Amino acid sequence: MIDVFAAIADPTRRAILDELAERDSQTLFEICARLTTRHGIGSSRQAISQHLDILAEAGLVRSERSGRYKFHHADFRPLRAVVDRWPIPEEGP
Amino acid sequence: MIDVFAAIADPTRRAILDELAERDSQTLFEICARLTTRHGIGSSRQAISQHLDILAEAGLVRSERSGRYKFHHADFRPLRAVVDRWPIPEEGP
DNA sequence: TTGACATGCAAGTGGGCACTTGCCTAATCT
DNA sequence: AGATTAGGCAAGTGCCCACTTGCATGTCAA
Repeated sequence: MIDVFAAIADPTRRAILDELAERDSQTLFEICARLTTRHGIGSSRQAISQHLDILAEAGLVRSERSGRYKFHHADFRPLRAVVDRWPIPEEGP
Repeated sequence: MIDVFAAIADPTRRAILDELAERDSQTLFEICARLTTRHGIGSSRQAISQHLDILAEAGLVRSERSGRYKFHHADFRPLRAVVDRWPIPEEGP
């Protein structure tokens, strides 16, 4: 099982989460395309696939196969491990 | 400037933040000792010092010199970058 | 059934990061 | 002053991780 903290340490993986937060349930190819056009990330399909595996191991992404497509969803609940660990001050001056 | 996400990716650095959250304003030697005895971390003084540098670059730790001592404080405000980035669900089933 | 499409698997490579090693500076104590 | 204590600097090492490369599997349309 992979660490949630380690999972969000990589900029590309954060961009994947950004993308899935904005538009849930995308395929690998969609994610690749939108990462390229909207986030300026030119990683290969295999690289993104490996990032999705890591995010899945951390519980941040879940996937379901449908025919030859595989749709990926983001699940941000594991991030509570980050929020609940330290006393983060409220917004203020 | 170092990434907040990368700063909290390392288990030893998270333990340092844990320790400073429990007892603020410690010196390097105190941190080393308490990491060893209470967190089971046997890293050297130099290693901890380098970790403190990284935490400082991320804005998570600030330090003030006083004579031959240097006291370190934790500042968890940069963690809002993590909290505010994605919609983290509330506690619940 | 053949070709195109979406994805999976696995070995190999390069660079960065955590850690060590060794020596040095500065402040306090006797 | 000399010894001790707290910390700093910098080069070197080993390992992990992101990424690539090449091929294999499975699905759908014509």
